[in-house]
Amino acid sequence: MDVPDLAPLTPGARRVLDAASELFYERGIHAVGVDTIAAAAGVTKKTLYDRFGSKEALVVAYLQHRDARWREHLAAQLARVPEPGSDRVLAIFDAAISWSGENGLKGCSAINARAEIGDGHDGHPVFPEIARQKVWLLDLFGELCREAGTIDPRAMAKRMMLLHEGALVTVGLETFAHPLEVARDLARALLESLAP
Amino acid sequence: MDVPDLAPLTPGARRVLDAASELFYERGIHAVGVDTIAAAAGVTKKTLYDRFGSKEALVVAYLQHRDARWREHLAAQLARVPEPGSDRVLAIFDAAISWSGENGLKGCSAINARAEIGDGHDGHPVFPEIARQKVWLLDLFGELCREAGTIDPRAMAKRMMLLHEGALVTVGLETFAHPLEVARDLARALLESLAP
DNA sequence: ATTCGATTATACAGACCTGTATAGTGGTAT
DNA sequence: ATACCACTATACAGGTCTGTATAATCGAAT
Repeated sequence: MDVPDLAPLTPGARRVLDAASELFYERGIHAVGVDTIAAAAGVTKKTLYDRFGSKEALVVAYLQHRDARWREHLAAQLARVPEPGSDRVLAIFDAAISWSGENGLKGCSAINARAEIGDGHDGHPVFPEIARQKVWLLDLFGELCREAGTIDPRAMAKRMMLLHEGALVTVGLETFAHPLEVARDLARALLESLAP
Repeated sequence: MDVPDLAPLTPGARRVLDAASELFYERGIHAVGVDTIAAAAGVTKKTLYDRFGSKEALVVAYLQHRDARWREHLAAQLARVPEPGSDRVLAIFDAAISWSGENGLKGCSAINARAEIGDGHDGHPVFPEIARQKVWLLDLFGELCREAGTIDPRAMAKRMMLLHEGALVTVGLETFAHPLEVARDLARALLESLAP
C-alpha cells in the first residue's frame, strides 16, 4: 500500500497544480489553456513553464496528484477495516462513495483523460500513467480478495473492477442514481456467495 | 426497438459525417479541427458549415449517427434470439463484443464525449444526447430482463448496465484482456441465479 | 431554358493556443 | 555581500481554432 509523499513543490507550483486539477477535471484537458490555469493559480505563465516544462507534463502531474490523493483517501478507509474479509474489499467501494461525494461528480479523471488522447499505444505519456493506476487498483482488488479467501481472486478482481469502473462512469453520465451503492451491493453478494 | 432511418444526407454531408465519426472517435473531439474533417472528407469547409451549421451540431450528429449504427447492429443480434430469456439479455453483451471488435477499441463514444464537455447541466447540447442514449439502453436491459422473468427487472437492469459500462471503459483502458467476455459471463451467472 | 441546390476554391477575420524572450524584484542561504 | 531561487510583468512568435465572405461550377428538376 505505497502512499508516496505528494510533492516537494514550490508554493507557486502547488497553486498551479491545484488550479490545474480543478480545471482539467471540471472542463476537460483540451478545453483549458495554460493562460487560464496560470491566472486561476495567481501566477505568471513563466512560473508554470519553469516548474512543469510543458502542458503535457502538467497533465501527467495532475493525474498523478489526483491519484495520490485518491490512494490516501482509500488507505484511510482501509485502515478502518483491518480484518481480512469481504468488508475489506467492499471498503474500496465505500471509499469511492465518499470520495465521489466530495471530489468527483464527473467520474474518474483517468478515464476522462483517456478519452481525450489519441490511440494510447503511440508516444503519449498520459496513457502509461493511466494504465499504471488502473492495474494498481486491479491488483489491490486481487490482493484483498485473496486475503478474504475468495476461490479465484484474480477472476473476482476483474469482476470487482468492472463494477467499480461501470459505477464511476455512471456517476458522470447520471444514467441512474447511486450507481456506486448498486455496485457495492452486487459486489457484496458476489463475495459472499463465492467465498463464504 | 425503434431503428430510425439514418440520414437523408447529401453526398458531401455523408462524407463529412463519416470522416468526423472516425476522427472524433479516434483522436477525441477537441483534438480534431473542422479543417481536418473537411480535408479528410474531401469537401470544403463551406460545405461542412452549410450542412451542419457548427462544429457543435456536427458533434451531436456524430453521436447520433454512431448510436444509430450501434442500435442497428444490436437489433440484428437480438433478431437471432427471438425467445424471451437470459440469452436475449446476454445478446446485448454479444452485440457489444462483435461491435467492439470492428468499431471500438477506444470504448464508448458517448462516454468519451462526456469526458470532454464541461459539467453537463449547463447548456451544452451534447449531454442530453448522451443521457438519452444511456437511458435507452438501460430501459432495453429492463425490458429484456422483464421478458426473461427476472424477479426485479429494474434492479437487474442497473446491474447489467454497470457491467456493460465497466467493460466498455476497460476495453479503452486495456486494464485486462477481454472485459466484455468477463462481463457477459458474470451477467449470465446473475441472470440464471436470480431468474431460473 | 432557367432556376435552384450542392458543391469547389480561396481568402480572411478574430480569437485562442503553446511556448519563449527579456527584464526586474525580493527573500534566503552561505 | 553575493550568488541563487522563485517569482512578477509584459510582450511576442508562430500556429491553430471556429466561422464567414465571395465567386464560380455543375447537374438536375420544373
